[in-house]
Amino acid sequence: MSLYEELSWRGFIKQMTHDELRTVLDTEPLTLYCGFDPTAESLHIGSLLPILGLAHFQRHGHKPLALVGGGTGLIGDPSGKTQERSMLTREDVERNVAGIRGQLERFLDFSGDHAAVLLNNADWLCEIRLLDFLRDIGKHFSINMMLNRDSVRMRLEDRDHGISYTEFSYILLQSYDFLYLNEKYECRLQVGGADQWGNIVSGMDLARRLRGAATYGLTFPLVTKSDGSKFGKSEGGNIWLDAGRTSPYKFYQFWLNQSDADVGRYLRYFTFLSRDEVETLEAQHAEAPHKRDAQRTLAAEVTRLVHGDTALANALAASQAMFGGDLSVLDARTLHEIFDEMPGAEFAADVLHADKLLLDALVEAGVFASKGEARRLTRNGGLYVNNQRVDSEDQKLSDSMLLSGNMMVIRTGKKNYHLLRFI
RNA sequence: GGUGGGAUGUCCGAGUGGCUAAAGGAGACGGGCUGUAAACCCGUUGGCUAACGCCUACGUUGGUUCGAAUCCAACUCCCACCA
Repeated sequence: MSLYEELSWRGFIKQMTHDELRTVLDTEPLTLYCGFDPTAESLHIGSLLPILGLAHFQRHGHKPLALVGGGTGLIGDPSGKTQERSMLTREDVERNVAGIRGQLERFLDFSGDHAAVLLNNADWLCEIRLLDFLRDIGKHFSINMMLNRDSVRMRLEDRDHGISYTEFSYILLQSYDFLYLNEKYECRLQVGGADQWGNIVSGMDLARRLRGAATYGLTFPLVTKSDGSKFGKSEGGNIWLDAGRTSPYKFYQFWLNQSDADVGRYLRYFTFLSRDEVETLEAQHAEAPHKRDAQRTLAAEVTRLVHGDTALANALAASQAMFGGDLSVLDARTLHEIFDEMPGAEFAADVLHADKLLLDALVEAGVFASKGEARRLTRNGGLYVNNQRVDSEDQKLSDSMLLSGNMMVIRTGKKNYHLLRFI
């Protein structure tokens, strides 16, 4: 299957600057680039689509440049933002760049004859002199055109937020990146999220004017959910690629809980499964949706891709234990492994004999914010100790509630766990 | 600079002297159904209390009153129109 066919059936193509790109992709090896904003120390799953996009290109013989915006991150891209962003300090950006580099390394191959290259635009942007830049680059940008860009116009019309000169200038920097990469790496294609169209086109324009370069641009779609809510958020917030921010268990659960209407699309976007495999899964899923084979596969594949086999195995074991029911059959080590990533608290063992109320202990442990909340939830039948519902607010702590001698698994609602240890 | 309007709980929004911890909606959380889904149904949604109740809350600070989110004054911020 050609790269164009591959990207196309997977739904990776939102817009292309040239239709001829369809054939170009399959006839000549290209160097292409995609940028990642260092807005946090970790990428989140919103960046997964462009990352996998780069990986598909590489698998078909193209050379990907993964660019971390250590320079542009100091300015802030106004694209798609409704208000001015608070500026990150240099230290923040450097730390974020380091974190993101490490993550990108997982997905691309840095050896071979079309090895990926990891770049940081701070390396060249920080060297530029203002007057040179204004004369050489700024001269090619028309304010009239820039004012017409959606991202700028939206902000100009909104008198509450406005846009600063700093962010207004952003597009010049990203355009310069493309020019630079075209010159140094013969980069001829820039890809990115749907919101990057304006920046991409603008960079191509600059490369054409200054170097006479013929270049291409391609954007990926915005990942949407069928119910209209925002993709990539769960109860707690963002789903991060960093295991320290979003545990592999939570990560696995996030994918497992995707709706029927979306799962087929996500299998195409976020896994490397072949067309046959995806279509077979979809057929099975249509047949027996309650089995959720499509979701299970999606969750397993993406978790393995991002966190590796071991983490996946643990996430699976934890999922089984937590939704399987009986916790008393598990040994201490398994309990520790599974609940290690859950929030927890420790108590001295003698509180078990001090006639202490369970609810008081849970407030102390941070499971509940107040005793009122604890009572409320208990009344509604939402509190479980070791997966057994607690039906009295007056329940006292006792050692009959312990698992493996010193642990207690607290569950609130359907799937929020805390582990208490008594030592 | 002038004139008018506004600031209420997580958000939106009603309330213009006691019946208001504050209608209604959204969101969130819990329960039920189910497939750890969607839809739907039920419940909860300031703190302490087993409960009576007490405390804290309606932009800020004072005042009037037996009693104020509600009336008055000053201040802060926002919005609209005019210059």
